[in-house]
Amino acid sequence: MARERKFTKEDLYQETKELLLEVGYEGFNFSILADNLKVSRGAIYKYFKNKDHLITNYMVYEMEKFIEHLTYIGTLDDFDSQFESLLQSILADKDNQRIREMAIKLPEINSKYTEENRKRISSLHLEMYHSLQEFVTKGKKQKKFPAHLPDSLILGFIFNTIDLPNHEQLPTEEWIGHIRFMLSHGIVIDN
Amino acid sequence: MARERKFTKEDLYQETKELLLEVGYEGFNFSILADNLKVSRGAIYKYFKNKDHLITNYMVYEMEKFIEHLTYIGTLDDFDSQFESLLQSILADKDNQRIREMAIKLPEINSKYTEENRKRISSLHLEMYHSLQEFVTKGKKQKKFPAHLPDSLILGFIFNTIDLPNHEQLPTEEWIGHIRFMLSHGIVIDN
DNA sequence: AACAAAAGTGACACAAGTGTTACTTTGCTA
DNA sequence: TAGCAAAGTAACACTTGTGTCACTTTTGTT
Repeated sequence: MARERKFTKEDLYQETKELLLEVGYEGFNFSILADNLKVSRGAIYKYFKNKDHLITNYMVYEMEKFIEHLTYIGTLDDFDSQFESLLQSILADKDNQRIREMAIKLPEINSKYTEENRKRISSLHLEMYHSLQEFVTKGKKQKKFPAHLPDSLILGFIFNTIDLPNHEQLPTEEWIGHIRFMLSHGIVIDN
Repeated sequence: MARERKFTKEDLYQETKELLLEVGYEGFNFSILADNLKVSRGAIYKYFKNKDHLITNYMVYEMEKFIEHLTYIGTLDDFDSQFESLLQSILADKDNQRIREMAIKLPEINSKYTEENRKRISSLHLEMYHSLQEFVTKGKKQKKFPAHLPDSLILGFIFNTIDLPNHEQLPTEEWIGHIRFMLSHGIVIDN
């Protein structure tokens, strides 16, 4: 019925992700995106109304994937495998974590095309948070996490620490060992 | 000899800082800057060749202030007061910390006007790092930090943890207590 | 072969940011 | 008070990004 597409939605999302990480939200535009996809700018407008529409759509997609994974983690029954699985998945894809962070602090856009996506992102963010909070609550109940620390702080601490850049290019195993150590014991030695 | 200036270099830097934090490097431009200073765009060109020239100049200024402070911390003789002082100063001005992070991963600019500043920023960054590394070394010698962790990781961990956002708006004292706890002991309870 | 329908293109008009310059304003000073 | 020098302005030409639309291309269907 129609001619073959030169790029799939996944191509579009993949390129969007790379550009967002490279040049940031403000630096992103349809010209470089079209160039990278080797397609004319106009073609992209066939699928998305504008840059905000595309980006918010992509972010919804990205967050839904993560929530799916969190749901899977939720089905693991013991806390230790949950923690392990969470560590692994965030370490395995720090880029996605950075995208999710961008999604949370998206600049204000007042457009009829993005309103729906923005609402969805807010709601997905809440869903993500609740899922993670459940995990923390479980950890506190099993006396794995200190009960006196606020949940949000424990979560922030975990995500932040996992996201530390490996500037010295240590071998992955060693790196993960260090991250695990700091998460578990901090860095100050008691006397 | 000349007419009175409508804005000082400090006004310019202050506004630049706020805008950088608000809209990021890519979103920053001379139009909004001029508007915020209630001055015409052309006036700013009297002092800086372009946005990169201004931003890199401002960053040099910001980093020099911080290094001055690090030097002061270096003069404190016992490790605990050094640590305390470092915590306090970063907690007191997270915004400056974010600016310094931006300075480190500045996008490539190939302009004759910014080259000098970029070199200076690199060199200041190195200076900052060495100063902090000395502090870590001292901590390791005094058995305050685990010797098996790389210096860069210890520093990254400290800066990252201090920079956790206080989303729940906890009172400062309580907040600092929690940060200190996590830095010291991590969050996993040993059995 | 003729066509329908979706995909893609390129040009246009417009908006926003950049850098320069001729000009005006202000305040000191000779 | 004449005049100079620095500060500031506003308009111009240019570049880059935005959104649209008439048009062409490709491919399956009748």
